[in-house]
Amino acid sequence: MNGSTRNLGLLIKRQRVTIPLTLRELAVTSGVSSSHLGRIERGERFPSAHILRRIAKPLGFEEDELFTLAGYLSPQSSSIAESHPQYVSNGLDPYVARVLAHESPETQRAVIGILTMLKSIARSITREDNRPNGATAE
Amino acid sequence: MNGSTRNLGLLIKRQRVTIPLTLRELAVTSGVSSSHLGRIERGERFPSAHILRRIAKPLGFEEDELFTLAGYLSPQSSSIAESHPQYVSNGLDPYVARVLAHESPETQRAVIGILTMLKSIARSITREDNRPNGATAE
DNA sequence: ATTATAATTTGCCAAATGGCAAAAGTCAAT
DNA sequence: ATTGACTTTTGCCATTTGGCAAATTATAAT
Repeated sequence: MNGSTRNLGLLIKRQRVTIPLTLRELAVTSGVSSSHLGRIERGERFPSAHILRRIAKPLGFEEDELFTLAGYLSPQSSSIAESHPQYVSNGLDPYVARVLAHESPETQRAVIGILTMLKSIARSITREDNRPNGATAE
Repeated sequence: MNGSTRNLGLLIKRQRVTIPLTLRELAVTSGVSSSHLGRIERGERFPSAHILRRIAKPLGFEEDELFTLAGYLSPQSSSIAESHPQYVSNGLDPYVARVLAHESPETQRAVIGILTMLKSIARSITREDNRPNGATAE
């Protein structure tokens, strides 16, 4: 056969991260359209709670972890708050440590890639949340 | 002064629940417009994650509890999963028990009211989530 | 270099969210 | 009954989300 065989370390340019999952594959396992995933990836769209929930497991995250990373939950609300302390000592991020600890090597790399992506999304969302106050409250 | 004095047990008709908070008051403390809160209340709108986060504290909920009640997180993901067992024995809902235990009487009544409301919202959301599959996945 | 196949991006659009302002109830005092 | 101060509802609309289908771009085998 010709054509690209499969799964050769996809490069998500905007995030400068190499991950072993294609958008299509994530689309299939999560049920979210690949086009939308692509736009989320490069910050053109912000995933709603429903979408976030769909992609959590396929990405190797606990739901609340992903919600926290995306800025929808504050850290002390999620299981991230009480992550294993033995990993913290060597400067490794607790989120990453916890997730990596019980995931396959491929998933581990995928997680790191997506992690970077989500943090940038989280920043925009949080920024947006802490605006002076665009709210009504009359 | 004349006019309605204030806060006399507002009745949220569609949910058949009496609560001591007006939409306006919740609007002020949460920063969400009262019109939108009203529509959420009677199921015409579904609160996004941002909105849910804003109203959690004013309602006496932990963020992840409210997310779970709204169907955005599955139960085992949130702190609801490990709620105090001593309250469970007498048939009292653990969610309610946990929240009521450390809130003022007024808030306690408010919480019960909103709890009912959110459960119905949660049902619609979950139903929508478990559809055969409206997803892409090509 | 060409080509076949798989991956991402873009254009377009339907549906939903959420705010503001005006309208429509409520209730208590006159 | 009318007024006055409140609360909720409605109409309208700007913005966002997210899917589909058609480009476009990348990769690997020829």
